[in-house]
Amino acid sequence: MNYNFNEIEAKWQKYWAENQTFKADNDSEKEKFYVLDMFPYPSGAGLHVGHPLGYIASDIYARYKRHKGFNVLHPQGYDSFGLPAEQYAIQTGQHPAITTEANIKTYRRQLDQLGFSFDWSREVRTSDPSYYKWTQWIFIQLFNSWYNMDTDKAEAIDSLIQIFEKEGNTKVNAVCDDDTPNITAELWNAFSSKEKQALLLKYRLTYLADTEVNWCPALGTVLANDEIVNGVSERGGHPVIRKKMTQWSMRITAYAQRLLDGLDKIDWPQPLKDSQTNWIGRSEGASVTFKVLPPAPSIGGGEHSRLTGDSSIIGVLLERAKEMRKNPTEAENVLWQALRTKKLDLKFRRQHPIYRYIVDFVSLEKNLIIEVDGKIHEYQLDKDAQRTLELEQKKGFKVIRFSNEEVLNNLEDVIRNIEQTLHSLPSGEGWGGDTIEVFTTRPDTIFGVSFMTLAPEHELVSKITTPEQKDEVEAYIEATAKRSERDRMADVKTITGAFTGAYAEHPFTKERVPIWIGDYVLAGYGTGAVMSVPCGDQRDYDFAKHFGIPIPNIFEGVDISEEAFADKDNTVIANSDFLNGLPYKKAVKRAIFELEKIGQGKGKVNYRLRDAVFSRQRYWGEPFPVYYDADGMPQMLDEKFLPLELPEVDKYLPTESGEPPLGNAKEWHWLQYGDEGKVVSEEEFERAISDTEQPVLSGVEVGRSGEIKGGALELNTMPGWAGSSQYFNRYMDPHNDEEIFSQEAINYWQDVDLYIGGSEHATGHLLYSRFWQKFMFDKGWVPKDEFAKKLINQGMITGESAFVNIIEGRLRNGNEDVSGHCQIIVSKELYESLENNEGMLGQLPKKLSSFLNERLSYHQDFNPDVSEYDRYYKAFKSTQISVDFVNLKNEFRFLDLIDDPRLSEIGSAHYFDGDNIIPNEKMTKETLGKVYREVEKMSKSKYNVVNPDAICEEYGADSLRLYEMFLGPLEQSKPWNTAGITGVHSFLKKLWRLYHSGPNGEFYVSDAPPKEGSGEAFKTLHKTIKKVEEDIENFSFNTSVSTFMICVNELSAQKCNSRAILEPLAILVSPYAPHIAEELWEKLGHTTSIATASFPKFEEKYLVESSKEYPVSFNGKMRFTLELPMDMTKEEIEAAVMAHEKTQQQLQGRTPKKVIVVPGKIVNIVG
RNA sequence: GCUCGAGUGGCGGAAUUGGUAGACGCGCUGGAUUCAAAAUCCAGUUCUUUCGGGAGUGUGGGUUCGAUUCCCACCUCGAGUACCA
Repeated sequence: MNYNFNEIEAKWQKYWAENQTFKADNDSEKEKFYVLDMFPYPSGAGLHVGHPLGYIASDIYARYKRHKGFNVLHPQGYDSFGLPAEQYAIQTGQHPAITTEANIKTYRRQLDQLGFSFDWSREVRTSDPSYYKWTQWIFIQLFNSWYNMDTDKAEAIDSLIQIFEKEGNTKVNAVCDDDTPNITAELWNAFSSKEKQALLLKYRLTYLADTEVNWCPALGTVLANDEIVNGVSERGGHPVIRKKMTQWSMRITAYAQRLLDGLDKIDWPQPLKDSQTNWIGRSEGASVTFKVLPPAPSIGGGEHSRLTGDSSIIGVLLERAKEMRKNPTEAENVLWQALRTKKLDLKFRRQHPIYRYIVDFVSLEKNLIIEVDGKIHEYQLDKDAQRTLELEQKKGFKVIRFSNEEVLNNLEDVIRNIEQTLHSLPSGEGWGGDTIEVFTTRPDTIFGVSFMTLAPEHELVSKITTPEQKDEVEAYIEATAKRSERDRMADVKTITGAFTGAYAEHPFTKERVPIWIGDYVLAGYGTGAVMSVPCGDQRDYDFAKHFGIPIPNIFEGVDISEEAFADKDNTVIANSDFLNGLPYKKAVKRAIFELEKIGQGKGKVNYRLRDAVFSRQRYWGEPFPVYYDADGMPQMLDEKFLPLELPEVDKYLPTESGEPPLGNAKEWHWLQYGDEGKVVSEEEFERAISDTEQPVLSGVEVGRSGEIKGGALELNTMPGWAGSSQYFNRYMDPHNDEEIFSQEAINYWQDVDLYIGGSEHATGHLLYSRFWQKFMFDKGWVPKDEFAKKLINQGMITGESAFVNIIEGRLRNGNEDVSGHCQIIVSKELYESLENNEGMLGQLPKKLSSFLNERLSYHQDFNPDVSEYDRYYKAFKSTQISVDFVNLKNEFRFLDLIDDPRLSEIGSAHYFDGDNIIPNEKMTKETLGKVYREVEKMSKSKYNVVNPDAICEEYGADSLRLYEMFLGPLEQSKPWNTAGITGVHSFLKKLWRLYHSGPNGEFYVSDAPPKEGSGEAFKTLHKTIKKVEEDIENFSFNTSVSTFMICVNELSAQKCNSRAILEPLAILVSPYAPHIAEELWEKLGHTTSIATASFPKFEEKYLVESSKEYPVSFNGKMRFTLELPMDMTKEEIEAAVMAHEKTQQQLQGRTPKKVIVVPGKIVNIVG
């Protein structure tokens, strides 16, 4: 009976599906084991042979663990939201859901045909509303949480509100936005609901914020950095500008330290951990505050030289301010007199321009603004709130408001209130000017500071720039704004910058330090400002050299005339007052101590990690469960209304006004009465809120008892990583509609034991998932704060692209250069032996040159306009020839290529086989040419994709599985070579034959034990058990395939047909080649699946040897072997070896200096 | 530039705590079988050689009785990252 793999594989795939063989039970006495593959995106191209590599490995492990008696969870599903389906929708109008569904079908068919032991009853899809319901739910939980640094975990936002109500926000140790103002409890309690919401957004773990993005107006979308080339969009070449957009962000930075610390607890590949460490980018140092010196009186001068107003409209503002000062309201006048006389020890200015506004009263020293609101303000509460928000958030002022009545009737209370507020503001030791905060990892070099550099975007730049420097600075800012971030990064060498004209004061020496701007300082890192120490930092050094800034040396015995000295280990500080003579570490400590003493700095840890932008201007993603209320503040939908389903749209492009695609939805407003809520059109929403009649919702009349809520729904959708950041937990209880997962399920399965996937997810999915897991852990919903104990990155399988080399005859006349329509395919060797890739025909081998000469002259005869042209040749490499045209011997049929428009020229070329030229017109269908291979990434665009379907058809899934493992170590990248699969395929045939030793190849096993004298069979078996078990535990799957081959080769040689050997062997093979194993298992008489048969037990006794073939080495080189009994002593072995004739022959009469004998291992003779 | 990883036959790769380098497979060569082909089986296959042997794991050095394995320096390739103060 032949090994009919197609039949066998179809049979068992059907059996597994019908019997739900791999369905995992949430309630089991067995120990759990969770094996997971990284969530696949079902792409339209389907699988190529590189994709299943990780799935095969994880499947082998999962099957092995089942044999070992574990309850194995091995689920699979689809990360089915994503860009390709949306791009396709934009091009064709086909709904992404339809594309996705079709792709999943192909994907599933391909997975099924490989015989994976997935529990498909647990399948999830991120684009399925019943799944993204829980993605939205987590978003809401994050929104309702803040990070308490004292307890070092996320807590409910309610607890923060309670703190605010009691003591304001000055004492709470929370992670929040940098520009969060200080407030007192009184102020908090006096806040409008909108102001409260605005403040809370600065604390929530997911929040709305203005983020700078690359906006392409022509395409109507935000572009990622790698979609921009030379400042224009990669596609279409449209201009791109830096733009602030309001986006949802995730406060992952709150978890920076824990994400770093957690890496020590998990068994993940070191390179992956390294890139996460690098990405988080922790650096220890100090934050130092520099005071900005007021401009010298000779320059500028006067009250308004400090431009607190927006410079572009300052003229208008000053005009209006004068006007208003002349006509104060009564309340303003009263308060002004009070402020002047009440001795608050503070200078106030009245009707002063700040930013785009004129404020009633301001203390520039304390950054406090006092506003007195007249009647008119009651009608413009919104605008006032906006103004307060801008002044507080963007400009760092504290704003307090009083009504006219309060001032006129209750002046004492108002003054007390002002006093209290002043008290809560940072003192600044009476310093009235601006300060620049910098972060440095080298506080020990503080005496080497000779200038400061701000990022051009730094908000202080416009404020401190002197009128003299204004033009230069503005020109510079404009120039840098035009360059994309990527350009700035790519062009590191060009040194650019501008002097602001302003000076800061050195905290210790009190000397003037000039303030520059330069784009080598990144706005996004640290504070966007640095203290520049040219002697200790190469970038500062280059900048100083370029602009002629002094470079003071503060290192003992170091020459800095050529370059900066950045070595920490050999540092001894000099010329630095109290730091003189100290080494690096001590100097750092001392510097921080001194800075703290004068209140101008403290030790600080800084992270490179940024909060993650969570909004995408896309259609095919999870909608945010968010609407915007009348105040424009975001509100979460109540959990009971989830999922908020993705609306239908007519087109998937941004709207004409530049809104994301969801802006096209006709119904995308939230309307809620009490417990009833619904997505409605804007018109219906407007009608409902203005309608005083009995409301009707969902066709049912509802009472007006509930409050009316709602507003426009969020138009952005969530990014690709949203759906994949908790899917591994959802698999534990995937159909639960009440909770994201039950506590029983999560407490049984706990975490992923083995996670396999590509390394491209190192800083995306794998970092965000860890973040969400820690959040879930903080909230007590999951028992582990790391979701995957062990992770393996499978290597890439590269493709072997096929090329030919071509010599083309050409005709040239001056600048004119035309094809001679004559190409010859030649071997790579010949191509490489050519001295030039272009030249006179005479430089070619005779046969080629005369052939080309003949053809070209023929061509010229028929084309008189080129008859006078010179003949020459060009030699080049072809584009990739689709590997589908190439057979296993690297041959292709010329005439096959003619129909492929991309390759038709090669199809009609001539062929030089090394001896003779075969002219194209003499070729038959069978004429073959040879290609050569080059390893490249396997991809459609390189025409080197090998489809697993064809392999399964020809060799079977078991062969494919074995071969993918056999190629090499799992983690390494390795080239695919289809020719090699015959090796594992014939192994399977040999294995099959081992069980079919009956007449005419009938199935036959003997129940008798292996023949006497051939304990060999047991030895072979147990050797194999031992090795295979070790290999699987070590994820060394390639070596166990070799072991199987050796085992079957040995058993075949022994003509073994004993059940005692062949039955355990079937189980050993089963994780790797499950179909053939099931078939043999059934033939052995079993009625249940082999899947849970217990793994054979290794017994040492079969491996005990009585003798050893000793390698005998001379000076470490093995010269011959000698078989000796195992029980010999060292001395006996030495005697036996020395007595051997070959030993004497090697020594040639010399006496050995030393003889090393390691019993059971080796003998080495020295001398 | 920095970080990490890797260099072994014609090719993929093996060698588990330092102990017979090249397992296993592909390819290639020769043979058997066949009318022939496919398939299958057998033998050989690191290089070199005066057929005794000698050399050999990117290069150079070191530790050791013994190094693909450990240490130092360098070269090459790959991956990630990039003005991070």
